[in-house]
Amino acid sequence: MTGPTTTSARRRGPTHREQGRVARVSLLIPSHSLPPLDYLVPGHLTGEVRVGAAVTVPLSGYGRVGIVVGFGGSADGRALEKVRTVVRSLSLPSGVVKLCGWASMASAQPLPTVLQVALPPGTRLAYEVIRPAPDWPWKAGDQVTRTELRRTLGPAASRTAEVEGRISLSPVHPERRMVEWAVASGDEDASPPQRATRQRELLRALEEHASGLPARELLRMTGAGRGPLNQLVRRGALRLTARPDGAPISYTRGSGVDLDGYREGAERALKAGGSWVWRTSTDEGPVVAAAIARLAVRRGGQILVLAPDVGCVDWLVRDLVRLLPAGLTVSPYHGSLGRERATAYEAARSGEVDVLVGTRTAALVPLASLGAICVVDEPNEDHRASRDHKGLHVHARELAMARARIEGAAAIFLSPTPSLRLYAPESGARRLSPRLPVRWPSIGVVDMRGTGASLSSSLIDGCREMVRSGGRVGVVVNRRGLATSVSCRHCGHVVCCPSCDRPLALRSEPETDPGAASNNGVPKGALVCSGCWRREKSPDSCPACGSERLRAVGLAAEGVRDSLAEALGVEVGLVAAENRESEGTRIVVGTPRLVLREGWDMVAIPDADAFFSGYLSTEKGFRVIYRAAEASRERLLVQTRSPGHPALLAALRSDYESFVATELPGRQALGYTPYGHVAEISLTGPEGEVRRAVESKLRPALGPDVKATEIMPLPSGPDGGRISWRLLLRGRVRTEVASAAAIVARSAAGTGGKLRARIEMDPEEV
DNA sequence: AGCACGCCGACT
DNA sequence: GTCGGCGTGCTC
Repeated sequence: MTGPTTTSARRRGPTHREQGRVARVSLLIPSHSLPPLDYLVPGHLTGEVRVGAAVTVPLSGYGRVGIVVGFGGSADGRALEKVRTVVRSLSLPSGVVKLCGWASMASAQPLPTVLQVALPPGTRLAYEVIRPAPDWPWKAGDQVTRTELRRTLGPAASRTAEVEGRISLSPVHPERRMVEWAVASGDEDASPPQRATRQRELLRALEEHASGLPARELLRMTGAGRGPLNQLVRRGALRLTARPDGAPISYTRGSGVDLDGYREGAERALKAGGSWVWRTSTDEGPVVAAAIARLAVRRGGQILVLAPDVGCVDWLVRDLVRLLPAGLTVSPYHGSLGRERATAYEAARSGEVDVLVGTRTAALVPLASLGAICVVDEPNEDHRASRDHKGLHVHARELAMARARIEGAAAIFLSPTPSLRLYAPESGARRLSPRLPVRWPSIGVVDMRGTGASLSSSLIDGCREMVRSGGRVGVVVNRRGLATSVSCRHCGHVVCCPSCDRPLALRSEPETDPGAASNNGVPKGALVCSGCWRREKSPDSCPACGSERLRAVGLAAEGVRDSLAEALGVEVGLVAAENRESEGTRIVVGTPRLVLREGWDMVAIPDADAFFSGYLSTEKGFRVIYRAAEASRERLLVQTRSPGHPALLAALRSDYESFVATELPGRQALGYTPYGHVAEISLTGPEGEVRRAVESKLRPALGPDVKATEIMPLPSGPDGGRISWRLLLRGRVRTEVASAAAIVARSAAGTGGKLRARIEMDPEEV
């Protein structure tokens, strides 16, 4: 980012101040190549221009908006342009700017991109007409878009108009229709006399809604007029407030009694500040978050609760409203909030909201007085994943740690099985005493070595027993579709993807009968490559030896569902990403993320090994098995061909510590986070451009402590057909790895779209 | 020689 | 994002 400029500005002392300060401005232009630029601060703005101030400045003659990220700047004596205006509504606290700077470095994303995420959502820029020229079609106060202005006046006249101060770049905030809300004050003394029936009706209607009701809605419900309402206001029994239409803010309505069990831990973390890992069970997550929230608010701060996805955010909001003592405000914050998001942002910034619950974007929202950050389900990779290109490529864990450090708050990470990168002592996160339940299901391990079958009699009998006694069974499978591969019974050949050579998985064709078998036992369906998503027609005979004795092998959701339904003679439900059928049945098969969302009497895992092999890490496998045990009330049954696998056994014993003890040394040896950092660079474009970016720009710039792999061609990217390439950078120091990765990103940005680069810092699996 | 067009770096 | 410089290649 920018250098340590505040000190140098101070050193220059009063002489420099007399000349006017130099502000370093990061311009909000989606460009990789533009570093922060220096501008003179005119005397009348010195008071307002601080780090975080949003300013308008000229660039190539045109006005642009930028954020002040520092002071001082280059001393090369060039004539600097002046800061034109300060835009208060877009200004950020300096702490948030620091955080954005850190996030930009850590993710190798351009600073303006990150700053954009921290700015009020939904704001658009327009020119406000200040002093119109006589021949202009606009009057003073009008809002004119940049394109409209250029179309009418032409580029030269537009620039002159801006320089002369006839127009000024200013943000247009999304329209917020205000609606009148009635909220009961809860003041007993203010209750109306017995005979004032209308007033009493109004209050009774409000009792059900602690967070209040729109006044119009209240009057409609009760049939009362404006008179009784005003009477109540005069008495002080209720107050009327203007709230933005569709405000997402809720008022809590619990008692807080359930939260005392977690007080001690929360107190310890909040008093000391810094980062804390707290091993608490998944189900208790909301209660722990609530306990931390209550304490943070008591200590006069706000709390930020970060959840991995939108569904989880909404669910947490509901729980917090139910659990927290009445009188606190809770608001969600995430991308799919639409217009309400701007409202939540303002409420958080002004301090109106006590608890802001959101996805990782919320980690950059300015808060009036941040006391604590609570990250729920810390190891979940959805805390980072951003399929969309414009999202933040930083895990919420990292943002929370950085923000807590910058703002002097406490960051608390919840999970029964924290990520190794966080739990490693070197991460700097301290540990609170685990609060895990004693309940653990009885464990059954079926050794599948030497068996051809995919479902053991133990598993089938177990399911049958459970169903007979009225219980429900969740069956957890790694893959969707009918089977993980198709092989030849005669020669053993496995049908593989022609472009990337990975085994092709069998999916049921939507148009054919799912699970329908052809005469010779080969299931009908489409073959799909798990690596490059290529689709192939299912062959009638073995591509290697021509035999027609093909069979589907490997456990996948639909295949397991069909086999179980047949073996048990009952309907079996299916929950996979896109595909949900009869979810309410006694037995449901699906992927862990969907099946393990709820509790079951028994959980069965027909192929536990699948979670430890392939592209899935030991860590993920451990977590799936552990979560499966958490989710089963009575019994957990796993089938495996490696019954001695240490991580599997540790998970089944609920022994997180021994899992950590065996895994950390390897992690350290390989230099994975927190012992080192990796940048995964994916490039899409012609080979020449890739080589130019990597060999002539990146490699010469590499320091001695960052190592780059060769460029590996990827079979074919997800963006159909175009050739992708990949390389990894490794080093001990994060900034060194990230800035090397940023060289490639900038280089790709300079090719005008010929080369596209995607940087992933410290991906979970490489 | 004169001009259109596209690439590339500067802009503070 | 916007501009202008410069090189390439085509035309008068």
